[in-house]
Amino acid sequence: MLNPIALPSVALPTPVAHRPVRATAPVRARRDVARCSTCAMRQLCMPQGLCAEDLPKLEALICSARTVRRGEVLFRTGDSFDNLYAVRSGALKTVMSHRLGREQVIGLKLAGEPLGLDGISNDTHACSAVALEDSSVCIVPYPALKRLCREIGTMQDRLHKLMGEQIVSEARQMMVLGSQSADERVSAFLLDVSERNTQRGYSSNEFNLRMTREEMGSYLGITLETVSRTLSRFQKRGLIDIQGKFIRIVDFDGLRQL
Amino acid sequence: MLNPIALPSVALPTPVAHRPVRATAPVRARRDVARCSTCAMRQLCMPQGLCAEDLPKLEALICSARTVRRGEVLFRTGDSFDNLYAVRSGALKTVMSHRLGREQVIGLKLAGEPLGLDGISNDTHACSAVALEDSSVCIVPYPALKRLCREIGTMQDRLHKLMGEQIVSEARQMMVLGSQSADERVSAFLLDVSERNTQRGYSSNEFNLRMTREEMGSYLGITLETVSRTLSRFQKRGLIDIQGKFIRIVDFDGLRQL
DNA sequence: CGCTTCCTTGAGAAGTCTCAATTCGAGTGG
DNA sequence: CCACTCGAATTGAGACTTCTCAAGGAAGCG
Repeated sequence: MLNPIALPSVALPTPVAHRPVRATAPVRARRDVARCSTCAMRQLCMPQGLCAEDLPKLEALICSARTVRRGEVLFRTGDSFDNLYAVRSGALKTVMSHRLGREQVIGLKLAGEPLGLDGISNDTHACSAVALEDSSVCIVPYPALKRLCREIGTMQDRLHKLMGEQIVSEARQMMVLGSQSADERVSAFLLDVSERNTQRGYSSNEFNLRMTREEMGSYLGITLETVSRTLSRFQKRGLIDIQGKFIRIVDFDGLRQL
Repeated sequence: MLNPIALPSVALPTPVAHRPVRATAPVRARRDVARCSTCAMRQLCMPQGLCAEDLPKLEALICSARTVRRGEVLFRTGDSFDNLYAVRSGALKTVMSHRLGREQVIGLKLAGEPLGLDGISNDTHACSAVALEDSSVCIVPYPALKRLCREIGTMQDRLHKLMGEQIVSEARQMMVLGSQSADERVSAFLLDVSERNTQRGYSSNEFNLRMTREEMGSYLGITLETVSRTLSRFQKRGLIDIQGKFIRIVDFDGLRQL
């Protein structure tokens, strides 16, 4: 209930432990952070300067958390935009659909990451968000957040940076989609997830990709067969170790040099 | 000097005339708006509710405009982020480079559109911005803008919406790059530029694409040859009329139905 | 334990890229 | 004013990556 806007901030060096969600959950962080028992993500979420006096205001704002079961939709394209969300545990995908049927995965949101920013421009969500596994999200009412941002400068900065990060990460993904080969796309994706895991204090080299091959393919602009073939090839070359959705990265440099 | 953050807002119905920049400049708007002589984009830039009492504060904020000559760089990847910009006339591209040499066009910014939001996340620009023709931009110091956003709610809304729009438009481009054929990409691009022209009060069916075939290709994730072939094919089918960079859309529905 | 969904792998088809040769056009200097 | 030059655009032909279609196998779930 406590965590506000989540931020997988590069500026925050402290990894945060997180309750494994399932048998196949990511391995624990190198350090276990006991002080964050009620809200494992506090470290990640809080603007540094805010904790002392302004924390209560922020906590008052987060009125609730919500559980989203695997396959369940948190919000749908066209829904009115009322809240931002912070993924508290689990993982969701955001998807956009073109014309009837044609759907593309736009983003993968892991624990600690913000969700729903696509609704701000229009007061209407441009994407849908679907849980890839049983997840929980914090609900942050946007009007109240706006008010808070006008009171507290660090909160304003935080929100701006969250939006800015989404802009940059989408731009990077545009680069992947616009100019890279299948090998490079898959490799970039694995390294990206690995990096985000590191930031959240999980293992950087082993993780459970919650997406199906089809979802990965959609996100990467290739077909599921190409994803599968590429992963197999990576394994043969000794770059990774795959077991269905569970991935271990064996040779980081090899992946980077594709 | 007067225009603040520019917004090509759908909510603003009034087209705005703009001084043609060159011989090949876009045709004039259907209506000529005389009252905006000093700042042709005032209509586009102003949050509706703001004009009355808060306008002076906003004007004080925009300390200067800058001219950027064709080919000149406004900011570069890695530059420290101090200002947002609003394209006042002309057009710029934003580009990101991968590894040495490999560069991709991330966005096309037309008059009335904001620029530089990619710097917010990092205090460092993630993209470079290069003028496609002689252009001028308004400079909006970001720290001052932040302050203003905390004072004035409509200004805050405006900035949020600008960022939200960029997030959504990048997501749409990801969809184009991720799942569409060359024909669809080119068609989507032409229709997008046409739509943005309409919003700014220019002709929707005739315009000068300032980009080279190579830049278009980079933006669309295809090669310059494919762009050229596709445009030629469109012309043969009577969908468009091309004369180098000058484009006239003949059959909107035909393009949409690709 | 059976069903459904997901994944893997193969083979041929298709779209786009690469390389190359011309042509076009704008800007420059004689 | 015209010829020249250099970058940009067009077009062709062959190569290559990825897609499509198809079949079989693995795995998760009730």
